[in-house]
Amino acid sequence: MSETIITRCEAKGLRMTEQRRIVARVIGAADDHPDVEELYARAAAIDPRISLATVYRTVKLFEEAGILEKLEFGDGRARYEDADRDHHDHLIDVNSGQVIEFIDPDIEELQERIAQRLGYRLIGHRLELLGVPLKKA
Amino acid sequence: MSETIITRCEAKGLRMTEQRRIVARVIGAADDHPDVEELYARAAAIDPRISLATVYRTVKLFEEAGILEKLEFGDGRARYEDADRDHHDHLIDVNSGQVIEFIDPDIEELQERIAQRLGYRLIGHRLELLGVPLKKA
DNA sequence: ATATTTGCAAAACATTTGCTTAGTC
DNA sequence: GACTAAGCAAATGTTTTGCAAATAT
Repeated sequence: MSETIITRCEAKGLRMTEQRRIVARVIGAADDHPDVEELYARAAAIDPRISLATVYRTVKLFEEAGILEKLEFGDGRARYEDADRDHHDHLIDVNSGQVIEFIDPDIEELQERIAQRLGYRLIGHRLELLGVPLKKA
Repeated sequence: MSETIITRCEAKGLRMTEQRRIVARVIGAADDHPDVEELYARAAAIDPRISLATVYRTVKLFEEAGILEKLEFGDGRARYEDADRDHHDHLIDVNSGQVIEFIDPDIEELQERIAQRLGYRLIGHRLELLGVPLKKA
């Protein structure tokens, strides 16, 4: 549970460079959904010896290792979050790009049921929000 | 129900050029989920007097008019479908990009409920499928 | 020591845009 | 005939890549 991203990288035998450690730390510390450019900004603030290309390479590597999950919200920029967090879903304001997380027990059941009916395995879930400003009605 | 895309464009007062008519026809005839480049290919096969830029401008125009719905499957290419079709959801193979459509009455109820709980209005819905080849288990 | 990773700049990709010409109402 | 749309090519924004220099094991 309190296994850090870095720990899991090492467990998978990934060669851990200073840059990768920083990217791992930044993502682990984030409680929002920064895109890659933003990850780069936060990483460069810690240590300027890092390039945008490396951040891209690193998140892709971590994703392929199953350590991060790639989120595509349809705004043209990918976001990444720790794949090991408790399961949750995302609600997105398709205009502002704002994201809120939520959990609903019925979604889990629904996923199971639909997957079974169609004969597929489901991962991930996304609900889109139109137009309305992101504050409770 | 059998109102064509072209009819709805005219009803909205859109200036209908030959290019727009062709794009409308191509989308109306598609029973898959072609991306914009593919729409362009199909349109150009009917009449080569059309450019990719125009297809982009046209689908954006139609979307803003509420005639088409933009689908973003996270593969970096947008797809468009007739917004007036019966409601349905999409199941995507996140590796191959293959899309299948399905309907589940409980999703409708779930959307309502979650939206109400969170105080938002929901539109659209997406379930992602991992890795598994797209044939029934 | 040697294989991998980095940084940089250039390439690649989907999409948008400026401007001139052509077409619609 | 006035105003909007199309075509082309160049610009844009995000992500990827080639290659020489740096770094990890």
